[in-house]
Amino acid sequence: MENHELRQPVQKRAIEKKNRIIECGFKLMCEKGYHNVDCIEIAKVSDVATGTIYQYFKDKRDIFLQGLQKEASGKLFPILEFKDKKITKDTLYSTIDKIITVSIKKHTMSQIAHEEIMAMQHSDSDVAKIFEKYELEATNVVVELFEKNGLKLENAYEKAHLIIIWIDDLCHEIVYHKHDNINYDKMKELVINSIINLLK
Amino acid sequence: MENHELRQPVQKRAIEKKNRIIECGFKLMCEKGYHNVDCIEIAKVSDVATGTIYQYFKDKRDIFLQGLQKEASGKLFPILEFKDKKITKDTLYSTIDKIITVSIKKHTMSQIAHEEIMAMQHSDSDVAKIFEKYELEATNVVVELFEKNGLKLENAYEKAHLIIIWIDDLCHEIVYHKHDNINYDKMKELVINSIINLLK
Amino acid sequence: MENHELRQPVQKRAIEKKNRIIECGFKLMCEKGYHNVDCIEIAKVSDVATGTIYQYFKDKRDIFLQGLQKEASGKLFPILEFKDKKITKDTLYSTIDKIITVSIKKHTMSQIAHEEIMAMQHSDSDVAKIFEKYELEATNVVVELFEKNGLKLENAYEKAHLIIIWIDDLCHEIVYHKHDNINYDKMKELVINSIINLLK
Amino acid sequence: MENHELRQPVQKRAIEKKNRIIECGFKLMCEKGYHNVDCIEIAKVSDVATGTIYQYFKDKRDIFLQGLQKEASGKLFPILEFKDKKITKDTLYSTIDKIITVSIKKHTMSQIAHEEIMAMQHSDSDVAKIFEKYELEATNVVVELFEKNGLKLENAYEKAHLIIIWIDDLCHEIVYHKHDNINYDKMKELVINSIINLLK
DNA sequence: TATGAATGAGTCTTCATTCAT
DNA sequence: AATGAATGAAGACTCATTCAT
Repeated sequence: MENHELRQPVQKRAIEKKNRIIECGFKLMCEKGYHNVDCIEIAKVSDVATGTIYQYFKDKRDIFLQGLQKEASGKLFPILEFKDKKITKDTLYSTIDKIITVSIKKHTMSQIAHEEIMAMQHSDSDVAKIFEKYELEATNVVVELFEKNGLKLENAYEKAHLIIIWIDDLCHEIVYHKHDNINYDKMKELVINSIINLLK
Repeated sequence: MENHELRQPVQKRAIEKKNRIIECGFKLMCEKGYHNVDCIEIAKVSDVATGTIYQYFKDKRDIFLQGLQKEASGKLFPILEFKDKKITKDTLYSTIDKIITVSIKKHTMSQIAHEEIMAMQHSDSDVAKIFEKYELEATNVVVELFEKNGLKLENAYEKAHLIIIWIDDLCHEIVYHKHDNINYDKMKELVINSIINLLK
Repeated sequence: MENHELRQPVQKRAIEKKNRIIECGFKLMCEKGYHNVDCIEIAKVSDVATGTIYQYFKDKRDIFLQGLQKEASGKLFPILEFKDKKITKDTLYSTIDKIITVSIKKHTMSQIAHEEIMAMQHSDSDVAKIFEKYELEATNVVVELFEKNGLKLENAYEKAHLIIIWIDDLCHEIVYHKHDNINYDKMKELVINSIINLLK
Repeated sequence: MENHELRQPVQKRAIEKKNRIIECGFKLMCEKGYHNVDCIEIAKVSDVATGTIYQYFKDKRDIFLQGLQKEASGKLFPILEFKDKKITKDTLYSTIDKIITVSIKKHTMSQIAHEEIMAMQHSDSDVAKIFEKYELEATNVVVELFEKNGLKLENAYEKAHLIIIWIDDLCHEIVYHKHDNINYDKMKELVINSIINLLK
């Protein structure tokens, strides 16, 4: 009944083990939905014993939370990678295009995660907090990105936020490709032009 | 053993009862998340016995599905209400503004529903099917809407789809209002102008 | 909460209704097993409302019990029909053959009933009592039958009982016909001859 | 969600536990009837948690099925034990007598089991399959038994089958001893003589 | 009398978490 | 530190029985 402290892994192998649990566990949860994955599966896929999970994590939710912290920035907000990119007017279209291409690559996983996370925000304020933190960070990065490149940006935060959302949604549409009557290349073109328009 | 067919309520009181289960059940599921509501709670809130639920619904999931069918189109795609609206160039901005206002109202009522449903698409193909059906319908309505009003629309479906998504996202942002450094009125203005731009 | 008395049907239509419930209910229980039939099915097949059942029967078990009383003698012990048959040495074989033929006809239903009843005896002493009563009666009938026909029968009750059992089992084998390597006509012949032997 | 495979116990204690569940569970089901035992009771009597049952068994029915496989052959067909017995004409009567004695002993332990199983055959084809398998095996053993001992057996399978059934029924009668007017020793004598007659 | 919708106690089954090894 | 068998509370669902109409 004693309240065991969570162990902080120090040995290299132990650290690897913890990371594997976060990676595999968070991936599974994002792919299948939090409630559709059980701890036995996480343990199996992570190649650890079920008991080991509870040495590093308080509970199942803790895996998700730590996964969110660790994996989310790269996967949920790939735009962060473009932090230090140089942009000119001539390269604007192609840069946005590139951002979209990278985002799509990350997206297959991230969109489900995204929705799962959105849904979880309401029952779990910790999830909400972490997600907002990254969202804010991404907005800031975009603002800085365009400032650094000398782009005049009235209402910079509003625009940055919209850009992030629009790219994210576009990726979602392209990745899921649900509607046969929609030309997704054309849609991408429309989005890029709308973004450029926003930046004028 | 006997595979009892689900009862189709005919009496007024029975119909009310079934509707109450859909309403209360779907509402609860949307508010708290599908997995955070159990059938006992649904029964209690709907003021019926647990057994009664299973007279009208195959299982818990069936309540969600029927709720989705019955409640969702209005809540998820309020744009459908504007089907027969007259628009001119002069009223374009204000019409879009009105659509956004209505959408926000609906969104406020069903924010979580929206995300819960989005999240469930991936683990439940029936949910996905229903959602896609409404999405398609909404796109068609928007296309018709602008056609009827003589707006020239190359790539009509792509644009209609983007408009729906952008409005939806905007509403989401406004309703959640998470970031203090963002002026959501300005953001709305930007979105409306982007939409108008798209229609040029 | 009042303990309603069971109604004794007096009107012709009501009597028919009660009989229909016994017949259909008992038949279903014997065919599918007591626990694999529910009251809604019994009501449906009997073409009455579920509530009606409880006007004439204390509970589900009561239907079975009354079915046993009413249907059992004919179906479980078809030999009773041969009570007043004339037999001579010359007609002995053919009479037994006839008994077997009739028994087989009744058997499709009765064997499952038989086993269900046997199984229920242990958890239900009323079932046991009724069954034993009929078993005894059948034995007595067989004893009388052979006595009346002047057949010398030392250990008459033992033999009568064996005859009943053997015929019953034979019917079961023939009706179920499970084993391809067994010639059931030959088996019947063997049984008849064994019975005749027993009577010598 | 995950379809966890059933665990195959390897540790001694786990094997004991699984066996205890089969033994206690099957015993209870046989004694009280399949439907009159619930998993909580099985768990309690087996001295395990309810969850443990589902580590080794797919469901409640699976306990019964495995019990049938493991426990039943000996109990339902004790004749199998006499596989390698030597018999001569002189020992024929006493051998059959011995078979009956052993069968009665086993029968006493498993009377209800027997009937429960018989009754379940009709609603459960897996039970039927297992039962038929043993029935066939028993028939083959009897055929071999008499062949090995040089007994001429026309219609060997039919006779073997009858012998098995007759012994089984006799045991049943003796164990239940329901009818006061029947001399069960005499009945046994009659059966043995009928069997010997069959073998002539 | 008859109806059949409604009831809710009773079951089976799952799965996050613990703990003896 | 690690294991994975064991736990049991919690949840979905069934069905004999009741009762308002």
